[in-house]
Amino acid sequence: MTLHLFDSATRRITPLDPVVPGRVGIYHCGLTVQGPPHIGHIRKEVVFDVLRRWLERAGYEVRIIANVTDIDDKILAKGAETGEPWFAVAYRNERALHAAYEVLGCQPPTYEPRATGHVPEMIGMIAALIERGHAYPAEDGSGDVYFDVRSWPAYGELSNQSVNDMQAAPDAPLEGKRDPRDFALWKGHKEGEPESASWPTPWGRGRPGWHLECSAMAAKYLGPEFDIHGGGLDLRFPHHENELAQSRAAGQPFARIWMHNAMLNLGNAKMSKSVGNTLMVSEVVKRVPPIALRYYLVAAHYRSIIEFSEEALAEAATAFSRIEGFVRRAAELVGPCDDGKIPDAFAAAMDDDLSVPAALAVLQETVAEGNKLLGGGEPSGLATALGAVRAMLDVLGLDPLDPMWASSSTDTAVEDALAVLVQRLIDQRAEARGARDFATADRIRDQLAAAGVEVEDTPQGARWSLKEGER
RNA sequence: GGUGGGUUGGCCGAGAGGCGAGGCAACGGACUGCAAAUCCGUUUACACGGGUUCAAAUCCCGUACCCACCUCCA
Repeated sequence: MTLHLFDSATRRITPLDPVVPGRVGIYHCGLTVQGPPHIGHIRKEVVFDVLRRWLERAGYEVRIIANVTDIDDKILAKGAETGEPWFAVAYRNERALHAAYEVLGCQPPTYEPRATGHVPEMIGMIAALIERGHAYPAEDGSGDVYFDVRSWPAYGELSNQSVNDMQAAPDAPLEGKRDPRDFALWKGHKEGEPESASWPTPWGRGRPGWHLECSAMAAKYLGPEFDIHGGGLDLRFPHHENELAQSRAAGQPFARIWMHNAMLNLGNAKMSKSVGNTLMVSEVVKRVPPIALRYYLVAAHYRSIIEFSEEALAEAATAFSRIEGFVRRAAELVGPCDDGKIPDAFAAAMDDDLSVPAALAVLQETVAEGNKLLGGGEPSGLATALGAVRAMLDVLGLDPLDPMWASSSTDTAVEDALAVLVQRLIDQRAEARGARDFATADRIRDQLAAAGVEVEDTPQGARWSLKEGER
């Protein structure tokens, strides 16, 4: 079976049929870097990271382009408000975004083009659209250039809307527009805006409109037609609709499949800066290990809304620790087993529109079987189970043994010293237990627990681990 | 006003006409010196009202509530 995805444009499950066999080109909308990323933003990132890992498992060569839109009204406003240069605001948030990718185990995209670095490509596209009669410089001399929605009969095809039924923008003065739905490809420079935020064009100085950067950069790095275009569901209209219209109007077939992830809600509303109900990635990973946060975000189907709750997050952390516990205990007995085979049922679930919940059921059943073998002491079966579990976890970016999860603050010298000291206490406890001096044995265990070290007895002797959680 | 999506057991979360996904929690049992971990077992479902069908959580009609988009948004 090949991967099938739900295409939001046709609202059908569609088989992936790459433009170039063996290669998949994906564009997904990164971030307009007006603030640091919250966990809703990173959900999108995790979804596309899983897609990428699954495609690479299947042997595809994957090229992922994710934009950084580093100029827009809000970035300029924020700079004006804090007195910082606008580009400093954008860059700071871009770095926070990269830190969030990394802490959640998302592989970086193949390339992350910035809007401000692609003005010539945008100018070329605007010129082509004017030439073809689908765009026009504003008639009020503002230097704006608009896309002419009425000149493109297919407008609305992505979000299944008709221009005539759309609610008119509440206050929007028509400015130089022919139709209120026309959107800015290019915005003329305004009084008071920094000179550094404008570029020369045949239509005067100005800066990019919101949607054009994605059309221009997708074409540059993926070609006029590519396989998958993704992003959050809230981008479907107007952002993706406008991208599609301008690219097609410029003569490019554009994306074959549109893939949109559902939102992450908090308090019955989409997590967003304007509502103020945001949870920053950097904050949440202080409460729960990053890998557990990733598990929480991955575990629901990508097209289902996640209603965020602390309880559900904590539950996800517990559920994941069961999986992680198996992996660690099994690896101690039979070695890493990092070349395992993915069970067919798991693959079938993933091929069916990335049905991670069904795939996780397979994973958890394999863990349960593996746990039975752990007790039974049958190394070859255990190795097979561990290999399968690690292979499945790797697809989801959740393999706890992957070096990417090694804490960056870990100092190996400190760790070695700790291991020696803990082992000494564990040896003393074993001695006490051997002498049936359980009072002493329990006192040692309590002392270790008080220091955050958990001890458990297994047929192979005591093993220890650091308690997770509050850090 | 227009366009979509949703409402499943104590909780999370799949499924989409027959056969009770899976996890968390709870309870009972096994193992253990006691624990922990693990295993075995048990319990509670498909918003409401109609309809179609031999059979509906799943299809149709209606009602209620929730979410998203049509304005910046992952």
